[in-house]
Amino acid sequence: MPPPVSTPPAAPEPAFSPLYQQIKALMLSSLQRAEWGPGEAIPSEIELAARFKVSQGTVRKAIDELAAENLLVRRQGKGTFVATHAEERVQFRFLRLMPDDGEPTNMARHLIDCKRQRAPVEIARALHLRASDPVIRVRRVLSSKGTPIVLDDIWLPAQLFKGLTAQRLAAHRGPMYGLFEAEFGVRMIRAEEKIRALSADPASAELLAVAPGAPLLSVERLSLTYGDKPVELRRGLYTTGSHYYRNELS
Amino acid sequence: MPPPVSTPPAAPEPAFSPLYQQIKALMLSSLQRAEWGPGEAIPSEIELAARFKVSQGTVRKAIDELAAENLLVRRQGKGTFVATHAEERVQFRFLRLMPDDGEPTNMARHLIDCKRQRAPVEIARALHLRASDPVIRVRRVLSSKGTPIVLDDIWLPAQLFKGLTAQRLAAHRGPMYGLFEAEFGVRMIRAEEKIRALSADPASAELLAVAPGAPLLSVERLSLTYGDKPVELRRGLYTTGSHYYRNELS
DNA sequence: GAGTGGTCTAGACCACTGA
DNA sequence: CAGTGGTCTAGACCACTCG
Repeated sequence: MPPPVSTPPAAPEPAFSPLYQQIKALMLSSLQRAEWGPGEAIPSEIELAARFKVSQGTVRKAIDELAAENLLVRRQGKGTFVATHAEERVQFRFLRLMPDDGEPTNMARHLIDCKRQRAPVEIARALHLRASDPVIRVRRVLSSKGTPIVLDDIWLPAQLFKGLTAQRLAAHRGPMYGLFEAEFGVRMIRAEEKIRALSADPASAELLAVAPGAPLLSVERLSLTYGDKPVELRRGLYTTGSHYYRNELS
Repeated sequence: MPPPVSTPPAAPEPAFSPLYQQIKALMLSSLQRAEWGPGEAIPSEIELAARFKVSQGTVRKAIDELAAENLLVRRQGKGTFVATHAEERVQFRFLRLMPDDGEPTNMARHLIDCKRQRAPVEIARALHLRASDPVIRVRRVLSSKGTPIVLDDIWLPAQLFKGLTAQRLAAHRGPMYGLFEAEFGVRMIRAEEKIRALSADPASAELLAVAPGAPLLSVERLSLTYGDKPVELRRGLYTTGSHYYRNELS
């Protein structure tokens, strides 16, 4: 009965916001503040309804949207959980490279180097850093059945990833985003990719064991966390002789 | 041997289906049977609730899912409408090629040819046709500011597209899927794409005005209609010197 | 103002999980 | 069994569109 939250009346355009959107925003901030950590269960719908002084249906709609955005995962009979990158299910959303035949297989990782340096201008701009802010650059090769398939060139704001070293990377099992989330509290929410075809430069060709000039898929990924803050720029070169990048349009 | 009579074969569970899912299935069949045509308004929620003898909330949930799948479009105050490809909004979902700078621009179309022929085996298999079933093959070039960017090679089941000719294609304004929908009652629902990098063969290179061997993006798209029935196989070759294929991961 | 979709509530009941 | 999410209902009211 009591409409709990109101909007400032002075604005000419009050920008009506439904209650469930306000609840969603509150829950989002709980996620961002890590009040609920990755993999943990959040309070039950009834409990949240009581906390926010709204009906269960209203928090339900807020949770529905957060689940649709892959920030939460509902499990009937068990509860609602904060999504985590340390899960089989989640990795597939970001693993777009598929072998021509057969199931996607975990690829062997080979670290080339991991260095701290100053951000080149284009990198700095993409990551919303000041020019020459410190960044960590990671390069690696992914191989399938002994054949190199992917050459990754990864740029991370050093300030967010203090203490990231080659050892930490090499020692870690599981997806890289899982490491980011568990060790640095940086959770990747969504990403934008720009895909091009280009010819292999000599250095990349050698690392990928292809002829110089061979066609490669260039996948430039900008990963974003809460509030659309960029946290990673990754440029992958894929050989597409025996693999393809899959996409679904709907 | 005739199969055993009247015994449900080892179904593990009766597969509980919520009411709103059943309503959704009924509405889906209304869409498939074109009881409601593209662009038209469907009956109001209250009317549908009465027709199906359920509450408004239940049909609402069914509509919600159909809208989430882009089959319906809700417009507050006006009604709920059958999605159509003859809309600005919809085209952008399938237009993944973006210029490096500036907004996406409508590209000029140049038809190369449109021929009826027998389906090669790989095409037939992808389209779920019998080998050597008749297909219509369309080839065209898309240009931006006078520069060829895309070379499309499109295969359509002739049975579904009776009467499709070069003239019809050339005369048509707007998106090709709009033509399919309006003239042939074939509505594309979703599509799967396989993306690779390859070197331009001499013929394609000439049509795209690039050097033979230049790297090109190969985008193989299988378009599906209701019931995941394949209705189009399209192989596009994109030059990515001034454009890129954009993708969003979430 | 009438008609549409959108929000919110309160309550009942169902399906699933795990102790 | 208790506790969770999932479904369904009926009704009230709000926001938007258009004549």
